[in-house]
Amino acid sequence: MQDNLENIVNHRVSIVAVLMKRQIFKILSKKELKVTPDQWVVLYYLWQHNGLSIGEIAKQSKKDFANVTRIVDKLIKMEYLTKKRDKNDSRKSNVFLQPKGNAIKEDIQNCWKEASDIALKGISKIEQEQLMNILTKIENNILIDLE
Amino acid sequence: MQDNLENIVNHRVSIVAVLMKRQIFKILSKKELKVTPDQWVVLYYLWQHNGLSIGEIAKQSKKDFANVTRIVDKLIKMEYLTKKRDKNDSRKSNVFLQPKGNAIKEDIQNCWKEASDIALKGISKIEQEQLMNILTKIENNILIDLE
DNA sequence: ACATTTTAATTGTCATGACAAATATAATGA
DNA sequence: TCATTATATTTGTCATGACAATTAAAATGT
Repeated sequence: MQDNLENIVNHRVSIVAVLMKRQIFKILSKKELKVTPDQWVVLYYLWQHNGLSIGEIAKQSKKDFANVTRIVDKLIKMEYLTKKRDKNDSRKSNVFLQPKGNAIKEDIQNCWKEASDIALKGISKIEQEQLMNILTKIENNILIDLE
Repeated sequence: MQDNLENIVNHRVSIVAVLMKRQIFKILSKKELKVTPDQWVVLYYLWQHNGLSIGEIAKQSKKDFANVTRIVDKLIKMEYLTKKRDKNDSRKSNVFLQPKGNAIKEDIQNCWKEASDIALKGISKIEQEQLMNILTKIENNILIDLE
């Protein structure tokens, strides 16, 4: 049982995550969007709250500081974002959306929707809620252990 | 609803996958095991069936051919594996476990168990089964779409 | 038998994750 | 105030994923 990889949650979750990512790349290339899923995530938190610092984006997105720095820098180079030192605490960098960053919001949300529709085909609302609830529990378990 | 990232399955699954990976790295460093989770996965399929080809490992593990090549090469350099050209079809490379590759099996399975126990704390057997069933459905949905 | 197509593996490139080390600034304590 | 500590960001390195291009060998069609 336990020595069958297929029955180990961690492995199954990471397989599904990889497949989902692959699937999103497929949708991306079809739509000729030049923004990667991880870049979307950073954009998303800025759509929710423009001007977040690198650290705040990292914490909310559960990404590594270093990686957020690099993703943001790439998005700046692509002219989706800008970055300004915080006036009150010049260690911080606050990140702001550029017009281009706002303009693709809808396209990206459509991608998310398209990907979800495929993944969730034939899965009832009840099952979807079960899935989300269990994932939340797992997420919290790990966050507690990691802190 | 749908524009809240927290409610999008793809995103939630990938967050949980990242957290699980981070957690496994934590266990790894604690135990001073020098083998990464993705290297484990390759080892696993060889424990199940020694002598698989690169392509067979890729298919079973859902990894990219190119990436399996590199993971295997690294494990060869670390003396966990060896690789031999197939006699009947010399395009193929068959991969074989070395003693070192067999020796760490138990250590790695203990890591998997430890990680799962933390992730699944307080989650009932029934919920675990629900999770696995739903993940399987999602996996199949995506596999059908990708092929 | 030979040209074409398919398959298996490899190599290169870019994006990202984990992690360590470095840097700059702020906060704190003697 | 000055030294120490903490915080925010950045940079470097390695492992991996996605994807494209390449190479080598097999299979196929005529």
